[in-house]
Amino acid sequence: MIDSFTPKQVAVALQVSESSVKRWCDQGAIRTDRTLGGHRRIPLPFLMEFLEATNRRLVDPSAIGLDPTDLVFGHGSSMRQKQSLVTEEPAMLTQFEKALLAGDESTCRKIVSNWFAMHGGITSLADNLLSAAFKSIGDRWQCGTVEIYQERRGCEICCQLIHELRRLLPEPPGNAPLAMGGTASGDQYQLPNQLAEIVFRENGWRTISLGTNIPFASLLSAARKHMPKVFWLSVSHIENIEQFVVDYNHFAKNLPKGVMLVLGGQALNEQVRPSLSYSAHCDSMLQLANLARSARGSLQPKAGHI
Amino acid sequence: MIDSFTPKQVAVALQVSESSVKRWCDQGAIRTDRTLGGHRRIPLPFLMEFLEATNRRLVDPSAIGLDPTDLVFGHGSSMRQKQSLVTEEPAMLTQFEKALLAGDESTCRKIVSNWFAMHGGITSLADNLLSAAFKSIGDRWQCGTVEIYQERRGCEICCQLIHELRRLLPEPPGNAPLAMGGTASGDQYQLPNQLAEIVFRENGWRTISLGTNIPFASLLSAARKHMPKVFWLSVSHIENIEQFVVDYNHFAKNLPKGVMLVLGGQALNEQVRPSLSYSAHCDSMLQLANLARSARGSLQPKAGHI
DNA sequence: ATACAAATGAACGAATTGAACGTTTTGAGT
DNA sequence: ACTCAAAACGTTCAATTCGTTCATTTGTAT
Repeated sequence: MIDSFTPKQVAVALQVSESSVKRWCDQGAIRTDRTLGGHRRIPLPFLMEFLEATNRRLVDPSAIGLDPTDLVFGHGSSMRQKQSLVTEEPAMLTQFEKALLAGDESTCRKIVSNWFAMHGGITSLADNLLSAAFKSIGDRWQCGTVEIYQERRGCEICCQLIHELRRLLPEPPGNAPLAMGGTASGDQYQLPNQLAEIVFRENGWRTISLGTNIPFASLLSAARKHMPKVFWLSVSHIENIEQFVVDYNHFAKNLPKGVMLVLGGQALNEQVRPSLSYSAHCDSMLQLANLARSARGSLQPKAGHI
Repeated sequence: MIDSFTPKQVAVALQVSESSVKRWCDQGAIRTDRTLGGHRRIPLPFLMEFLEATNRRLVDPSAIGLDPTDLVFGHGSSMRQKQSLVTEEPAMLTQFEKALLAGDESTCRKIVSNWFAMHGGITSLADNLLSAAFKSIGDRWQCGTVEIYQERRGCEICCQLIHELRRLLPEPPGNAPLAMGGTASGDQYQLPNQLAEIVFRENGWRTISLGTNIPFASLLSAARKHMPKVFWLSVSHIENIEQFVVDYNHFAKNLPKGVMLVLGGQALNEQVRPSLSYSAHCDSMLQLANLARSARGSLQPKAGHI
């Protein structure tokens, strides 16, 4: 996959004029590299940064090599006809779920990068594609029409893809606010935790993901050591509710002042939540993204000077 | 390791045309040596000089055998400090362990890509860097000088890096032999399983990683469905030995004929192994790589026609 | 509606880039 | 040492991009 693009390519992908792209580059709205001869080159991470900052979408992802073609029919023979790209969300979701269950990594990759490009961000990807797909797969599993290994293999694929996306995001600057988080003992679900991390990253935070299945004592220790501005806790599974509530509240109470505690996850239903004390709760990655944006702004009094 | 490159190699690594590289050489932008016959040779130091001067990075480091250190500078971060990386193995291991414990992802990335470049493969990386580091960290954890979250955060970082490496490997052709594997119920250790997968990939296999913590029944179901040539089982932790032995042997017995069962992992000590029936056991990724090579050759009777 | 400011998109000569091509050098095998 | 295919040489040339200017569209306050 190509790593950087010319203004013209970007212009086609965004469906704006080349002049505008060049101007945006020169204004600094799009960070830009230059060739030795002075030609502009726009690396993908910078483009993503711009998309996110301006809430834009790639109208034509194929212009920059994100190829949505033949998602329907796999690596076929010499198929001439480009099957009309499936770009409606429900159809993509169905295809994605199918590819996940089949273990078809490359198709999953295409759909994910396509979705990512079209919506310009990870938040929508997480809420509307990944979560939706696994929710549906989970339902099917309970019906017995899906094997455990299929669900798990799908997680593996998503884990890989998320790590690829994460690598595409620009490195956060050293003075960015710090978010830290993970899952507690007994919770092995990686995906939601990974997603939480890159949502923060996408919104300009430095992040430390502590991983899954970590005792509250060690979570606390990490928080005290690094003093993050936000601590996220992803809760997808609770083994022993009473124990969890006790341990959690002890953790929350001993968290240093100034650390904002954010909760999220399926397992936090109406029964559990009232027993917990926290700064914020998120039902979706969209909420988390909004929180990340506002917390970043409000808690950073150091107003930039340009 | 080679220390100077042709314009073509550099062109691929930078993802520009060969013409441009040649022109830059002639303009003096890249200092260049010449062979007696007049061919350009670009020593690594000169290339690095150029990258520094123009704030570039290698888009495809593998084109020049993956590259050492600070070429991997993120996008535009104006970090100038060159922290000279050591190149002797023991020192690198120490640095890596330190970086892992500190949660310093970018330093870990540098060391990993450096090691990968120097040894030209994942096998040595897995056995001599990653395994060694986590073994040492494990020891320190038992001594109480390392926190759980540090170890877990290190795993997260390695997981990310392995996925990045995996993405660098070429897609296996559709007719490549298939290897499949995972870990059984109760075993949550991802790293060894991931490493097993990319060792197969590196040696030209198609792979399906089923993930961790999967019941034997589902493993069996997956094997029957896809009929891999090799099934690997990574065993880093066993909760109940007797139960494991029973379930495992039932699994091994019912595995389709022609599927080679390969075992590996810390938890398979002298006590457990005699009770298990298997095709092969590997103490290291090197052994697994050798097995992958020989099994690939022997089981593919389709002799090339050249 | 009108006027004015700001942003967008088109046009143009000058400059850069990347592909093509015939010739020469390199490196591996005999 | 000799042979030969693969790769690199230097050069040319079409296509693309640069920076600039100017007409047009969009947004907003009078």
